[in-house]
Amino acid sequence: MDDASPRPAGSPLADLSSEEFAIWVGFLQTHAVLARELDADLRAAHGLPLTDFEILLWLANRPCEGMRMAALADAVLLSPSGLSRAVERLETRGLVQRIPCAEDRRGAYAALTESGSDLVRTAGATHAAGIRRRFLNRLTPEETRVLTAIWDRLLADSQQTCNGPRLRPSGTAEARFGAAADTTSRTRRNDV
Amino acid sequence: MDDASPRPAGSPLADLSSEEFAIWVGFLQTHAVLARELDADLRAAHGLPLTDFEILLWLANRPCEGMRMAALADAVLLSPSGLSRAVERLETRGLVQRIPCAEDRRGAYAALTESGSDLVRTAGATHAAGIRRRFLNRLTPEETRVLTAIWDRLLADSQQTCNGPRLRPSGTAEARFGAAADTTSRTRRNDV
DNA sequence: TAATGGTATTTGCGTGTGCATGCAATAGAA
DNA sequence: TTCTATTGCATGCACACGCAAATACCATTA
Repeated sequence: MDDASPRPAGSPLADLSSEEFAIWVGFLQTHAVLARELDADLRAAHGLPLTDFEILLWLANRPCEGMRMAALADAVLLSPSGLSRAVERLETRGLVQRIPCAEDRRGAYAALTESGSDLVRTAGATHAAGIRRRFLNRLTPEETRVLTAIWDRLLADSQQTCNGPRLRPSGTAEARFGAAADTTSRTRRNDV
Repeated sequence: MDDASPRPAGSPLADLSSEEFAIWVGFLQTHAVLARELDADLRAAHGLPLTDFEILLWLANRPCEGMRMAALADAVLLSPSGLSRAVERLETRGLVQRIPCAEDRRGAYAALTESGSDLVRTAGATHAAGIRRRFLNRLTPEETRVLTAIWDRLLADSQQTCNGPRLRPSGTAEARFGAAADTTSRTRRNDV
């Protein structure tokens, strides 16, 4: 180590105690590390970035009908334009197909193709193993309970308590995943 | 809700139990939500993106001498090129100055200017308040203990256990922050 | 000293993303 | 019906980022 003390008095974040600060930084760094590693895993094994995999993963839950573009954008926390291009990428790779929406001819569904279905299955094994190895296996049962409670609480009322944009529908993480197909609420945005 | 069950049997991540899956998704979504919200806070209040603020924050710990570019890149998890341009941005805004390194004339220090120091102080108050309000205040003491333990464990041995790239130096989050000034190890990368 | 190899940083280029905008389609009111 | 407002998605543009190559500078060896 060197002479630099971690957060000298007078640090811009001096409002936070050392422990508080450590929790926040740890959260950020843990996420950064895990996301990078898992992304690298998927790219190496299947040439598939994590973001693209997550799109396929959501679609895999609705094999037949697919998902509306806006709902999918909400699901993967991407802007509509970002999703539009992502689906375009996946479409040129033959993993996803756009299906025009009969009920509303402005709209479109994104659905897995056969090969997309295959890829998400094999890549899913890689990904699940990575999540286990790098994250889940290192948690005690007690810790998993605590984490579940924290995520649910923070995500559930992120909109009421924080006057901010309503980012995700409420509910447990389990319920949130897979529940966005019909709630086509355009409420997520990076708005300032 | 609709007909779509969250993760039907046969889901690509069926290797993971529902609870396991929920923990992982909750982690991702919580991070995404908080990062977006805090970024929006900083942009709205000070026109400063979160990434840029983090650079200033690290520099604020070494007010006089500044930090070497490579060390700073390691600290904020940016590639050398990414950091080079980020510092360039901040330099044109007058928040940071590059100081050529006397001992090694290839190198350069980045250091806060007067106005950069002012901005990081006021922005730090905003940021600390946001972290408190959106995150820390919603954790019980028990939960903060658990989180600290988890982050330390995962970050400490992310390199040994996971044969992956060594992403950050070991130690507590507190120690990690502020300790990277001299360890100019170029070890972080998005490598495939 | 000259040659060689390594290191710190910057720059060229490709890619992914968001915002603003445009187009087509729907919904509702007159 | 027709006019207006809104919605779903795609596209132009700008920007941030990473990788690879270039540049400038050590450091070691002969």
